[in-house]
Amino acid sequence: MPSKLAASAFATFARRGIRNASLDHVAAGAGVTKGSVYWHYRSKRELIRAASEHYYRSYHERMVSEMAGGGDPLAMLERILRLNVRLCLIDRANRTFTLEILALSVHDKAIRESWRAFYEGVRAEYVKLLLTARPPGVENRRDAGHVANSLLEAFEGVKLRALFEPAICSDAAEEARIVSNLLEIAGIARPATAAPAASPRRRRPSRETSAAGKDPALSCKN
Amino acid sequence: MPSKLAASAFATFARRGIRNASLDHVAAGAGVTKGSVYWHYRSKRELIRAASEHYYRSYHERMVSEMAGGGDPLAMLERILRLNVRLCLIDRANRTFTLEILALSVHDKAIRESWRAFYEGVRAEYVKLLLTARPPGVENRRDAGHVANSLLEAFEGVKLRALFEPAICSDAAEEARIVSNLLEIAGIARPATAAPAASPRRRRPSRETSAAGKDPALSCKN
Amino acid sequence: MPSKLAASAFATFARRGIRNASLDHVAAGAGVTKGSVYWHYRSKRELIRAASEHYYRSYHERMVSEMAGGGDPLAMLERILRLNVRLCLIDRANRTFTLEILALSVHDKAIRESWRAFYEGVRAEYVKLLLTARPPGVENRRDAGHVANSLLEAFEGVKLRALFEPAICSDAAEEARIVSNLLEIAGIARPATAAPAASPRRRRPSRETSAAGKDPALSCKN
Amino acid sequence: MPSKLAASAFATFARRGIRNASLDHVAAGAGVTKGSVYWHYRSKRELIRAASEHYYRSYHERMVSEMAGGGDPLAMLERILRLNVRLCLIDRANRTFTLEILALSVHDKAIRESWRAFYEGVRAEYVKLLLTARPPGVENRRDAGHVANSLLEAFEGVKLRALFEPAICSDAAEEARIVSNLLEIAGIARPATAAPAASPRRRRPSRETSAAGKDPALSCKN
DNA sequence: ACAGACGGGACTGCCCGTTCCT
DNA sequence: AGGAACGGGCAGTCCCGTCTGT
Repeated sequence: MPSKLAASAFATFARRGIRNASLDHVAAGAGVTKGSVYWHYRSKRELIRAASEHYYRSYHERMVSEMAGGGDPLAMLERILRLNVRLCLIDRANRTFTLEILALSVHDKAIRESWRAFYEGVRAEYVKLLLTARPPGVENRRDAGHVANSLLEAFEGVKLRALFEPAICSDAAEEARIVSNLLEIAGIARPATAAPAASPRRRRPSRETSAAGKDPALSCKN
Repeated sequence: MPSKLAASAFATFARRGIRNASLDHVAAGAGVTKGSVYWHYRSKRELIRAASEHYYRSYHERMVSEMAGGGDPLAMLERILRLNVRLCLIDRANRTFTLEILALSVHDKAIRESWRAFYEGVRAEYVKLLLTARPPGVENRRDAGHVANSLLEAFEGVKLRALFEPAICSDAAEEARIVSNLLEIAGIARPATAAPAASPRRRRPSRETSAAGKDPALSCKN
Repeated sequence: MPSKLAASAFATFARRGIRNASLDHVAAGAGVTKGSVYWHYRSKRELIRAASEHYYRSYHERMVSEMAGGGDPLAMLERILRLNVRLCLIDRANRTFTLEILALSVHDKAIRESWRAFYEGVRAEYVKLLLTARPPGVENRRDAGHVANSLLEAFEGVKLRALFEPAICSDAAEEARIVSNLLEIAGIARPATAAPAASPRRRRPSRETSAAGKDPALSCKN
Repeated sequence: MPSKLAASAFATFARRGIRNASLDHVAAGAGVTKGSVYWHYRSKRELIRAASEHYYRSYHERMVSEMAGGGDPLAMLERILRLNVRLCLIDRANRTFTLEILALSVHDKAIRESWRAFYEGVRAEYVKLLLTARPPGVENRRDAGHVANSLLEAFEGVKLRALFEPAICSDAAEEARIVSNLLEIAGIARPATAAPAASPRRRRPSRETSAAGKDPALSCKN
């Protein structure tokens, strides 16, 4: 039942906003009443923690199962990035929940620390993947660290824009563009599927790119 | 007096968090009482709008005065970026206020629309500057739009990391690194002081990049 | 409005019982909501105090107006006793409220002290009246004190029996009997109206009394 | 074990107050947990009944053993009154428990009926004793009924004053005074130890009374 | 016969936005 | 403009009663 409550807490917080969601809402979502919530959790803060851990858990489960797929390290890196885009950006519940959590973190040390640890873990995972895949430009742990940071930051940037341009995170085409952009950040050029132009993260709009459309893969992956 | 209230609202919201700050706090900050607040504003929502506009206003004032400085377009672009880093990232009040506003935007259409317009304005400004400066890689309005997007997103990425690593936004050295990173994104290579690798947004340290140092504009695009 | 709340508190506590009455009930009784209650009173405890003071106040008002009637001291003493019977015993709300308050007093020092002071005041009033009226047997302040104690105690005794035999406190005939009994305690023989026998406080059913009905004032004073 | 629970219920209710005492407290007092309580009793109400019956039982046991003492009917009456003073007034647990029960009775019919029956039984006992002892003034069942009522009421009066003047019920001297007072009510003059004036229940210190010292039964009523 | 986790309901205390009166 | 008052809503708490397991 605690897990059911955590799930309800996450869903309710994501749908209504953490501050707008009362414990009665959360309890109702789990089919119980507030009295029961307080048997399992001491305060709303603990419920937020539980919702966060629910998020961590579901995130890691998906990650683990995705990594179990095996295959070429570069391909796996791509798959992982795609999965992250789906989980953290396309999935509206996750996207809004994490954004709200970040705002709460500003004034709440415990939440901040918890999420810092989570992000640290994700970053470590990225570093490991990068060191295995060794895309061009990642030659040592340090390079990998920088790239991982860049990837994490890129996700936040998309979150911002998704706020104001919901279309960005709403369909498969957009998903492809975002992934493609991240791949570029990771230093992986995707051979053929290059998205034509609309990239919101168009890095290196270099001369070659514009000058010669010959290599579409380079021309603009976003 | 309304302006004093708006200033107090901004400061109070930034310090205590918007939801934690009561109208009594805001009123006290302006040296008046809550009754007066309601003489000027109809609701807390309007006060949040006023605080936002206070932020917009102070932002634009600084921008205008910076741009009055004149000089080489590229230099001005750099100065503007540096100013933005100071205003939006180094300044803790601004940083936390905007982060909280973004979280509020998720569930509040009016706030969202207001800030969307603000960001749109900032983006337009960047586009104009980029079209004037014409750094390598920015050849038309479309390129400029992409780069402007990238710049805006980069700011949000730093906000995230600043939450967990406050050091990032706290001293001059860090400021320099962030600016340097943004310059790279904008396609402007800074001649000498460029930090070789420490960039948190170092994208694609690719072979070509390092191989052909000839075109500094290409060598590091971010 | 505070006075309206105090009145509602008293009425609600009397009707539903102090512990069964929620602040919502009290607030509704005054036509406001709980939030307003807490503007005027800090806690339920304070509301209980306010209800008590409402009781004190209404009691004293009635007493003062009764004493303004003037007249023969003995007659006034009788009138006062009759009034007290009406207020404290016949009036069901007052009777149940005070009984519940006494029970609360056991575990709540503040309430106990407040009511102790009230009873002390009432007792002082009785002493004064007795010293003025000087019924037979009250020759000094000390006598008066004892009689006053006896009167106060007699009231409580009736409260007990009223619990189990509501009829005792429900009609005029009973009122007469109770008053008559109190008068006897006070040492005042009522000349003619003597109720035949049914006195619940029949004290000293002495030989003379029963043997010789000659002095009806003594034989049964209530 | 039920009896242990009833004893714990009584003790806990007396110490903490019935409403403040939770079933967990009662259970802990009996060295068990709430689960056990509910195996023996269906509700808190039943537990209150059980505590009441515990009180009735212990009361009757003491009464029976006291009456087994035999002796002069008048002496026995005096012993019984003294015992009642000890049990119902001097014993703080009993005093507070009964007072609280009376308050509960106001709004709870079942409890009220149960205690009414108890008081009825006690009253019947008094009547029987009075008819056997035949103190002056008690010549028939009706006289005895009145005196019994007076005695019961007198106990409640002392309970009130004990609330505010705990000393009244705390030492042997006070006990003697209360008993002496009750004896007077019962029409029994105590030969020598009579306290001259300090009686808190000095009834009818009337002229006749003092004038005719001939009947010592009248001379000192406490 | 007992232990204790659990569920459910109700209520206090509080906070804050809002309104009204001055 | 100011400040008293109001109204709603919610967190946290408490405690009764049940249910499962032993």
